[in-house]
Amino acid sequence: MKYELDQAQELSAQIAQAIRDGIMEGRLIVDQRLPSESDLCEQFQVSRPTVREALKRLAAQNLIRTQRGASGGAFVNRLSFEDAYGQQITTSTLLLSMNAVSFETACEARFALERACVALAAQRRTPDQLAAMRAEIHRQSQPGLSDESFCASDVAFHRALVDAAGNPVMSYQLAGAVEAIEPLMNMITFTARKREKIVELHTLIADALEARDAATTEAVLGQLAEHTLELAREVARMRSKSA
Amino acid sequence: MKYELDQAQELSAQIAQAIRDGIMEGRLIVDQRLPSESDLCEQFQVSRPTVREALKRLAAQNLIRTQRGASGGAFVNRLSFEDAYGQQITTSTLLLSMNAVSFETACEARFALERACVALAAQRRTPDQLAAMRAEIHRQSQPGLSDESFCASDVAFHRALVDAAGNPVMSYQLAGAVEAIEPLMNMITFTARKREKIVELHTLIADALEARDAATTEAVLGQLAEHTLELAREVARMRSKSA
DNA sequence: TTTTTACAAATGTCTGACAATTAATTTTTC
DNA sequence: GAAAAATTAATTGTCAGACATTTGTAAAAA
Repeated sequence: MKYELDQAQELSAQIAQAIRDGIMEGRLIVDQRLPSESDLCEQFQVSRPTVREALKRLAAQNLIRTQRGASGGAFVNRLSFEDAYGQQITTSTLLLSMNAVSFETACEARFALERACVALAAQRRTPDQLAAMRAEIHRQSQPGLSDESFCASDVAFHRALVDAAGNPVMSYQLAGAVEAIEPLMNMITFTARKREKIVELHTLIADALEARDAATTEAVLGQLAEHTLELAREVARMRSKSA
Repeated sequence: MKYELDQAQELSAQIAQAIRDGIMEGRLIVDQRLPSESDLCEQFQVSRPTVREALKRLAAQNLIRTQRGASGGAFVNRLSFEDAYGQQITTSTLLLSMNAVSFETACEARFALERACVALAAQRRTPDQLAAMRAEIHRQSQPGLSDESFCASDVAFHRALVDAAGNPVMSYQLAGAVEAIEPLMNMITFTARKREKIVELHTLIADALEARDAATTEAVLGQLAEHTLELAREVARMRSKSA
């Protein structure tokens, strides 16, 4: 392998990119061992700290893992769905908070995407997934629950709904949409009355899924979206009044 | 700020996590300057290379940017939609290729999510977006086009469809679903006849969107999904026969 | 044969230095 | 006095070399 490095970027970034390309193009395959750090130093004609900075960049993206010891080194990592979920959620959350994305926009995206799961979920939902949804519904109807816990349970309910579609790629794609909205939801205060309504709609969704009734599920989900937006508008009104 | 570091993980990973938490919890805000590397060395009681490895991890996630010079340093970066797209596509592509996700699963996810955009796209599509779609359709009907270019244009068409929903969060969430399937699509050979069919369906979609007809768009998208899956099945049959 | 020890290879970390870049400051020049 | 040029200081980027730590392997001892 021959490498040509440009002077424009930092060396560590270029080295990381060269290795990343190797992984994405399939020249480096899962569990393959990269050359040792000293070998990489020679190949790229740089010092060890520079090579290490490059490797740390890749480690941050879960593209490689390192092992110490005699037969250690850096290995191409199989990107697990679990790892990908985490990255997805981190990125989505920051994207929303740093770009001042409105609650309406985030909420619209979330419910639109969630609705895409409903048809599949109605076909494929397992008893376990239904049980998970009912468990969250039960939690949500506990009286002493804090707003934060209520939101967390809400997210868990919707995660279960998404998972019920039985398509891991969709679960991954939607992880961000569903989870990243939690910080925004946390700004809403849920009165007992509002919670009651949400729990009622959640119950209807679970019932419709149990009956494998996609149309009803979709309709109720639409109501839930409307209700959630209404809550947000109320908060906005309160804010503008007090200001 | 007081930091407690555990001995279990690498120091650079722990330091990166501590700073990442600060960003995600809002203690460090966009464009804020982090302490200089030497200051961080003192705060965390580690050497400069270790601090630098931590910073490179964060740079790999676009969470910080660094600037050399007198008033330089590391700054909290505003995660742009552009950056987030890139990360999303990288992660999705690797996730699919490394976990041997079947074409059926990826395709199902893609079309289901895309269908979620249709209602909004029918309302909001702009003339520019329609023009972009028609331009890709025109490219796809060129006779000399390679399979790779055809696939790339197909992806561009679907990106335009997603963008037509006018919701940047959805565009971001779907970037992975739409783009990551390209390597899988590249395994399919498109005969002239098959291309004709695809171009025909794309045209119907563009027409329906122009007419703001969500129902028709959705129906045609369903046909396109079915047609794409049929192509994949054909390839699978050929493979098993020749093997 | 089993256990222990020693060794070797690799990553993790540290120290100290120098290079390159950039903003601010000072000096020079007109 | 104002503008241009040179200097300085701060900061990141890179390098060299060393030692610590971990871990697999091989040799030695029981």
